[in-house]
Amino acid sequence: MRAEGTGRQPITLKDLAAELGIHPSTVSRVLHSTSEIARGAASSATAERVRKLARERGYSPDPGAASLRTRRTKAFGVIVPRLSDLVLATMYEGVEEAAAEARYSTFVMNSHDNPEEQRRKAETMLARRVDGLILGDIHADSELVHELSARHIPFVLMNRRYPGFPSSTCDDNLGGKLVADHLWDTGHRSVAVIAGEPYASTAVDRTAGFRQRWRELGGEFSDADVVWSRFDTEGGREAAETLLARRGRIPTAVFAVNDFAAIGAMGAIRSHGLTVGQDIAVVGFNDTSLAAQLPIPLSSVRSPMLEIGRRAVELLRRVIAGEQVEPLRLTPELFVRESSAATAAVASRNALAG
Amino acid sequence: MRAEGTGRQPITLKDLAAELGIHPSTVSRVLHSTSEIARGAASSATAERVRKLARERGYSPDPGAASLRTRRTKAFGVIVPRLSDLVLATMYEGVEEAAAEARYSTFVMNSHDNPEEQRRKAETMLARRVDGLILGDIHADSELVHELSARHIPFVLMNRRYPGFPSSTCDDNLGGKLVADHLWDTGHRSVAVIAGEPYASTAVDRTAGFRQRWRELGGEFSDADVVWSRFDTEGGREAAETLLARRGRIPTAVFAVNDFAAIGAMGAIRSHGLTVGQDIAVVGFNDTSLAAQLPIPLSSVRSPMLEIGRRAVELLRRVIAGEQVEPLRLTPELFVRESSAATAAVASRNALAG
DNA sequence: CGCAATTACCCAATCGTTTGGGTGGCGTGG
DNA sequence: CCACGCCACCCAAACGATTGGGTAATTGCG
Repeated sequence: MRAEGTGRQPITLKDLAAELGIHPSTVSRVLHSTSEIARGAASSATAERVRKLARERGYSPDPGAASLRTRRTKAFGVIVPRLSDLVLATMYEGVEEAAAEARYSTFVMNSHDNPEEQRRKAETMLARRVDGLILGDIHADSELVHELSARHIPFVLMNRRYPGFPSSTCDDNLGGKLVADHLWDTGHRSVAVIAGEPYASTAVDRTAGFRQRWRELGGEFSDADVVWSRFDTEGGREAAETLLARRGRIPTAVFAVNDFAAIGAMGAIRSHGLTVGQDIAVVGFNDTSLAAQLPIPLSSVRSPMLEIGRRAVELLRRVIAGEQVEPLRLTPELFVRESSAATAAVASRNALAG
Repeated sequence: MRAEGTGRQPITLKDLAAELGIHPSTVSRVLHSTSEIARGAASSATAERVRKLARERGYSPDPGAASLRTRRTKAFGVIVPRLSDLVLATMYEGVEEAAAEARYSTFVMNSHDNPEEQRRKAETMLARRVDGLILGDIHADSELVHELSARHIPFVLMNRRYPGFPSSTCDDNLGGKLVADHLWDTGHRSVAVIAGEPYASTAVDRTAGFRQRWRELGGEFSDADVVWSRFDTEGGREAAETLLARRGRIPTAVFAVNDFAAIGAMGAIRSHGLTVGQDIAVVGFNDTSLAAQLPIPLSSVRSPMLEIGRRAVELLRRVIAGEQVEPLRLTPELFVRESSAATAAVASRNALAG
């Protein structure tokens, strides 16, 4: 494949040109162009010789040199709250795939959902002269989007949306509705939402969708039935503790807007001597690979995480091309499992017994 | 902070020089050098003027241009099996942190533990002219390490080790021993290991450490007590099913070399009507943030994942500097929780009753 | 056979930085 | 008063690829 062998330094265009006795620019045109520009640059015989030698020598162009000239780096910057969040990591896999297919490289950095760090990382990537940014950590009150926009820097949002800017997200509102339908259909009438961080559109939209549909169905749902929390397991546990401490009005079902929060909630429920799926139904969101495999399999709304990442790349490419692009919301799907399969009739009876 | 304001194109050295009426090279020396070389390049008054203007204009050097000249990109390539593996994602966070502190950028790619893809991604990063590679996905029979070595490409291994090459890992062997001690002390005499993928040194070392200590303690342990598996939840479940299907010799304790495999095993155990921690003890590895928060909190060996990532960067920098570096093994620590806290006396009684 | 068009190239400038090697002018010691 | 040595700069050549603009030589057409 690569036959450099002894080569210390990478091969350059000039090396190839010298060996073939032709001018570097000719080599460049042959190698660089999509057979359109190549025609006219060299005879097909020469073109073949060039390509052959390039292959033999394992030539690969120096991207730094090329981007110096072309003013494009063929690289994107990606910023996420943290890659150790399975959801974002999976989206990033989609980003990487799609970017690679389009011959783009990606830098990724963690902002820890901290606006200042977010801005710092963005500047770092811009200092690297990336051609565009994919932001997976935008807050509802973000100033950064406006700044970047004012500076004409191409970017798209991923996972979380911000009105007026291009984004690739799940239809979180719909996701919340799916859960409301499901819990209503299984007979629940007293429910609560573990809502995640209020600065994330994912959390807000999922909660809003749920609330909206629940009320459409005739259910009661007040602000007191929403507990904001962190997105991780511990956050879910704490939120569930809050719910379980409510005198007299312990819900028969809990919707956590994130699988990890749901797992934490399951832990809290068990600590109180109650059984998930029997005494209290739990539904999560994202359907991460864990959900189906848990000791008590978790019902969850599957969001197309990989696809969200892939589409973010596509959108960004279109933004860079100067197109006007609309926000994209991909359709989620609910998977019902043991954690919420029983009907509420059973659930409430057991809750009384417990 | 950045005061470009209207600036369309980034500011260049030449821009600054023109505005100050001095030569670009002088600007470069002032900005670039660590006050050592700066001395002699310009008067301290000029130096101050330069720095001030650079700050005002929000100058940031073009890394492509700089690396074209210096032959260094100040970038590392990182290859991991998949970032959606929490363990590798966390290590990567450490890498990012440490790299940023040393003013390095990082590219990260997923190889899906596929040797061909691994090689492809490595070539992609080398085409990007990274200064070095951090490989988190090396197999026990890797040819890539030898190739890279022969090509004099600076690299270090992370998470998994390979004898004879620099690596930053957990002392997995010791981790296995800790688990053996713990299970032996709590009275278990019939144990099994869910061992992970045989091509990963992590899996092999943890299993070997366990086996070795178990036998030192006088325990019985044969090859039949080891089940190789994938590292994910589903793999753990399948492996546990295998163990639970063994006629007559169901173990009283299971050591899964990975938390996710452990979670899968917990699921399988529950499916068989047994209770984790009562009927069968389970211990995981890595102590991911999930472990302590699970409905039945999981005992786990904590590996310093963040630190492993940070140290990988440090090692790589030393390799690049031409130092001879030794493999590094960081010390793990066992955290005992409900999943394995009960003594085996209770466990085996219950198992009989069940 | 003459002229134009085409083919198959070459030339040189350019992108932004870095860096080895000058070079005037001033201060100082002998 | 002269020589020497700083000081504080400037100059120019890289690094590797791209690209607008040539230009000889060949071919085509009438």
